[in-house]
Amino acid sequence: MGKLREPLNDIYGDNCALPLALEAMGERWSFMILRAAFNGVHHFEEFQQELSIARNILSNRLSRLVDHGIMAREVMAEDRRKVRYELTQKGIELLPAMIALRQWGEKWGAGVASTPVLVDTRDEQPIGPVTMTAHDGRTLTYGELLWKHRSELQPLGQARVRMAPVAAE
Amino acid sequence: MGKLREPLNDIYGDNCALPLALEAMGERWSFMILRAAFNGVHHFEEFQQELSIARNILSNRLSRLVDHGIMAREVMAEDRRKVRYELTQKGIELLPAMIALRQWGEKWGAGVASTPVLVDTRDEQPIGPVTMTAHDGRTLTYGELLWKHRSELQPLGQARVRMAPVAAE
DNA sequence: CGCCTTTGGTTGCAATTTGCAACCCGCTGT
DNA sequence: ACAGCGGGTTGCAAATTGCAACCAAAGGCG
Repeated sequence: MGKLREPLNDIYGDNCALPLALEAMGERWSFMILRAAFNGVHHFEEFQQELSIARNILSNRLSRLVDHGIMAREVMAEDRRKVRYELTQKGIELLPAMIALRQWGEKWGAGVASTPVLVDTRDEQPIGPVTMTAHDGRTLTYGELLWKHRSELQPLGQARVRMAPVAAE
Repeated sequence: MGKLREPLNDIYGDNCALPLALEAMGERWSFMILRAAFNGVHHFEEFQQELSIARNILSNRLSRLVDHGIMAREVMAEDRRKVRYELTQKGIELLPAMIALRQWGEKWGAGVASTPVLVDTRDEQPIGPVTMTAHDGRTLTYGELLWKHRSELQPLGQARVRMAPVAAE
């Protein structure tokens, strides 16, 4: 493979984790494959039909996702022709990013109603927006945020605030 | 331009907003440009130096972002050589998606510490993880979620729950 | 066992995109 | 008038994408 398209994390490496994430997911199809996977798609032909993606590209992308540890590839025992692609924990944790993107698309695209919908098991109501939270769990709006250089961070004041159960998995 | 790379939303259109979002942001550089913009970068040369991106590509990407209403392009009055690129509200609202991606990269990349850091103006502490919330504002974990087809949604029960101040802007 | 089918890929090739470098052009400052 | 800056465009080579055809290891079956 090439050196023309130099990996983003080679360029920006230690400065920011975004390029690193993009190296794995920053392609047109990666999120679509992820979405299909979340929707219960597990096999090559299923992905191919769901997404109308070229077979060689699909092959390439699945390999890449596997290489990045986002999906796991397993040859099935009972029928060794079949290969099962499954999201790993690392892949599952891309859900907030994917949903955030989807919600943004819903809000700003001309009234697209995505299906299927993610609902709360408690009451089967659709979930709310993906939000940014403070270290104590409060939901933060853009206006309450500030960029700080890593060097000028406040040391965490003595346990004035207790860490909220800030779930992620 | 071509018909080889058919727009994702042409294919999946009304089914899901994700392809629509990806049509605008699903390229290697888009999120990097967005990141720079959030970091206060406004001018062509600044982007170019920050990102080490080829000038023609940068030009193309900025145009695309402007076309999609994510950034606004304004020729500056006091020096008509200069052009100022600014995030629109639509662009600003990509922040949760970008942060989610970055946090994912931080968690799963080999200990990359992103700079600058987004902090809560209240106490200048770094923000917590981007989370999915229920319609009532509760933070949801992956295990509390379920995919439902749009047709089998529960009608919202009589005001048993009050809508939480589910901030977004 | 031979032969067909399914599954998950490769391969060959043309069209498109990316990236580097050089060039361009309308301001501004002097 | 003229050098230099800001923000691009252009030409070309290398890489990626996509279509369509081909391939091959299992399984099914008469």
